[in-house]
Amino acid sequence: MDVRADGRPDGRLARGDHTRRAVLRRAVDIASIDGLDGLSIGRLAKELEISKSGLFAHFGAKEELQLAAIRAARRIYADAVVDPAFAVPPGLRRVWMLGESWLDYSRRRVFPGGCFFAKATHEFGARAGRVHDALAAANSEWLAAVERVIEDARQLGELRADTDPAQLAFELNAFLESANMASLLRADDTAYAHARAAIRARLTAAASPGTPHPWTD
Amino acid sequence: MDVRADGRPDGRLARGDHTRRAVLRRAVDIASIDGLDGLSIGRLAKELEISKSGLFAHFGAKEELQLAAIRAARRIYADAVVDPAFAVPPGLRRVWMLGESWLDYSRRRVFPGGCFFAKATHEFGARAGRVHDALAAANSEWLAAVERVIEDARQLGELRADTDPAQLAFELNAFLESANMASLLRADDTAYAHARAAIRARLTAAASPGTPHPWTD
DNA sequence: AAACAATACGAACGATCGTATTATTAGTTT
DNA sequence: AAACTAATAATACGATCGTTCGTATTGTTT
Repeated sequence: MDVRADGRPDGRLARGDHTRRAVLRRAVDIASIDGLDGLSIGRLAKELEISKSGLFAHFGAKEELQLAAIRAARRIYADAVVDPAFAVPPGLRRVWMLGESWLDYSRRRVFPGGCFFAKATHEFGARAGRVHDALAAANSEWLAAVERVIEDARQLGELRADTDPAQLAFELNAFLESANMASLLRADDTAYAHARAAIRARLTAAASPGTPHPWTD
Repeated sequence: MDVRADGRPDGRLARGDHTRRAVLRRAVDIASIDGLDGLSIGRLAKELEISKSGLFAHFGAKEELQLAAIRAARRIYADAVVDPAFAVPPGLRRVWMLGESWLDYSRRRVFPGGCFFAKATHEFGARAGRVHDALAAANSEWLAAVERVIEDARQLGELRADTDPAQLAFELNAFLESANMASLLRADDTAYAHARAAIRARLTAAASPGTPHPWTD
């Protein structure tokens, strides 16, 4: 964990934390476009107009910078995707909201290169090491959260009792990631429309009879 | 196109084509793990035990090597995924077979790093340039093929008349790619099982009443 | 004000990157 | 066998990579 991520007791940030934050905010943006490898220390320092060695000293190794960037991206992701869904009461509405906030997170380009994790996960998916493991853990954490939200809805009787949360989570996640990638390749919004339609149809099939639909269109 | 890809009139390969093929076969394997950028000319030459300059002369620029690798990967992909499906008569069976051969292509690790295109597409999705465009074209070509196979099945009456081929193609493709990525992150086969189940359920819903199911389990 | 730790910097390291130039080898054609 | 062409190699270039080191600057504490 980032020991000093919350600054000092008086609330202000130590000098080092300020730059560290600025570095990581820029780092995740760059990495979302050029990957965690394409993210070079020299380039990062030049864009931030600080010295390469000074920047490097904050992390001690490139791999540490990459791991810190993943943690920083996780926080941004939680804010943009998970929190809005948990602001809505549990049940089918929250399941639907999770998809909506995710699509919005991708479309709004919270990271300029689309979903940071879709990018980094593909980059390190076939490579062993700590970065791979951190990304695998983040992915498991995300999927578990989706499953949990689905299971809650099932317990509330809003999803059919025979719903398989892991199966449904896999499918919803597939629609989201696929829309993200398609939107990067082609400039139109049809992929987002496809994802929305797919989620709506799938949730309609999985919803218990009589459960009101959260979508308005 | 690769002008000399089929060798000379007598069928044998010219000397240069032989090495060019060996280079590209190795290049796509490396790129499927480390990406088209991680694919470096020096490393490639060392692994193949040829000179860096000799290898470089075949392509003239790294970007040309990357574009040639994409074309080479396209051929391998067509052989492994598309051809087996077209060996089966059109209709629902061919739609199903397309998914089966794709999952097999991913699971068999035709490329050691999983699907070459999933990897490369994420790598260049947010970058402009010829590599991005080539990958976008390959992706469009693939999705168009899937849509075509779906439309054929619809015309044959095996899929419901109100089936939207583009929508269904999006969903099936999402399941496939998502399974590929999940299998890279975690070592088990549950993602493939999820994808199969998702495809089966989706095709069951889309099939015209009375159409026999292609799957045997 | 003195002492101390945290932070940032400049310069340099060896390695590797993509690329260019020049030479040598091998294969084909005459 | 000689001449010619295509393919491969040898060498080197400037740029950039991640990293290390010594030093200066800054902020906090005494």
